[in-house]
Amino acid sequence: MNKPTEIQGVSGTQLKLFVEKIERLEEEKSEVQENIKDVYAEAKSVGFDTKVMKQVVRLRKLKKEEYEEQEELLDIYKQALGMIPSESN
Amino acid sequence: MNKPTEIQGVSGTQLKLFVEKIERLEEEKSEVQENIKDVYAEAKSVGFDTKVMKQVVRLRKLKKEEYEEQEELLDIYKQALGMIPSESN
Amino acid sequence: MNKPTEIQGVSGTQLKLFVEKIERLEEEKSEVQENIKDVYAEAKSVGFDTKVMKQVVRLRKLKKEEYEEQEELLDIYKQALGMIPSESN
Amino acid sequence: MNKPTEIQGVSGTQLKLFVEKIERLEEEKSEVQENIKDVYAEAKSVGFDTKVMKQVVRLRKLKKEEYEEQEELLDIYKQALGMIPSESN
DNA sequence: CTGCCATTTTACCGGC
DNA sequence: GCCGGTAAAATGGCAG
Repeated sequence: MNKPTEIQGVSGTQLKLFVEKIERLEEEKSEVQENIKDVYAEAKSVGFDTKVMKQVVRLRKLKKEEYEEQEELLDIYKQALGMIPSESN
Repeated sequence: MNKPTEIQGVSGTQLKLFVEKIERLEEEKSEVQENIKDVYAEAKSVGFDTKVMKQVVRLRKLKKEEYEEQEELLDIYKQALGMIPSESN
Repeated sequence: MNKPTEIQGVSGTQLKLFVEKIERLEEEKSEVQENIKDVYAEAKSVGFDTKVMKQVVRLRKLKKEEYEEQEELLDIYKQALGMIPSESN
Repeated sequence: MNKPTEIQGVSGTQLKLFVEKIERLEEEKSEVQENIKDVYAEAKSVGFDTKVMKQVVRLRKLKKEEYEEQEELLDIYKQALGMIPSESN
């Protein structure tokens, strides 16, 4: 048999499933990335400066993260104060 | 009015739409990325070596790309030799 | 003294040596890059299509890389299967 | 003969020579690049911050270019004033 | 926490 | 001279 599905305790079949699933997900990711590119292209075509836009997006992301950190901290405080149940419950 | 929609010929409204669309797409992308991570984690949990898996995925991608480039190159050759019409025709 | 050689525990002299060495290497690199450009220019002058040539070069590189990755992957498999000692031994 | 050296007026032999020369040059370039990497690595190993170093290198390059532009301009003025002969002579 | 790898950004080069 | 695409550099994220 030249298509062994198990060698040294490694299931080729199972490995194949994992790899193919990953590849499908990476395909999806590429498509989304393409979409992002398209949006920038469209914005550019109506006169926006994509470089600046990218900076804007980055800044907003940073701010959002900051905000979320604060929210998270707030949750921790609330939990510590018994105002809300802890996640593990 | 503190929400001008046009400054220096730049439409804030339009820009906002673009930026928000990009942000939604990047959100999607992050989710897909998370899914990929999860698959690797699951594979690892049943005994696969993540490093090897990543290399397998990379290699397969490389092969696919090479194949596609071959095709592309072939087209260029054909065009160069006048065997097929160029794209602009 | 206006040429301190150590500030905040950082040796200016040593840093200078590193930076200058890097600059010399980057100079070399630029020269090689120039040479590459010249070869393309010469090829073009005798009728070759630069774009096609670049794709040929890229494809050949891709193949070489793929081959090398294959080898590398094979080693990893061998190691995983205990057929050869790991690098750290 | 399955190794034609000329198709549609394209000399395969000549093309091969060009491509191989380019590949040799790119090989050289890679080696130089490796050397640069090594220098950064060494600098890092003795405590320098490579990120900052890269910025330093970039700045110095900019300054050098600025300087050369000025020199060039100076030459143009000199030529205009008949102080030195023009390049085309 | 460090090194490695992928992604992203920047710079370059050729074509129009 | 500008724009598009391609290659290099820099940054950021992930695993170990």
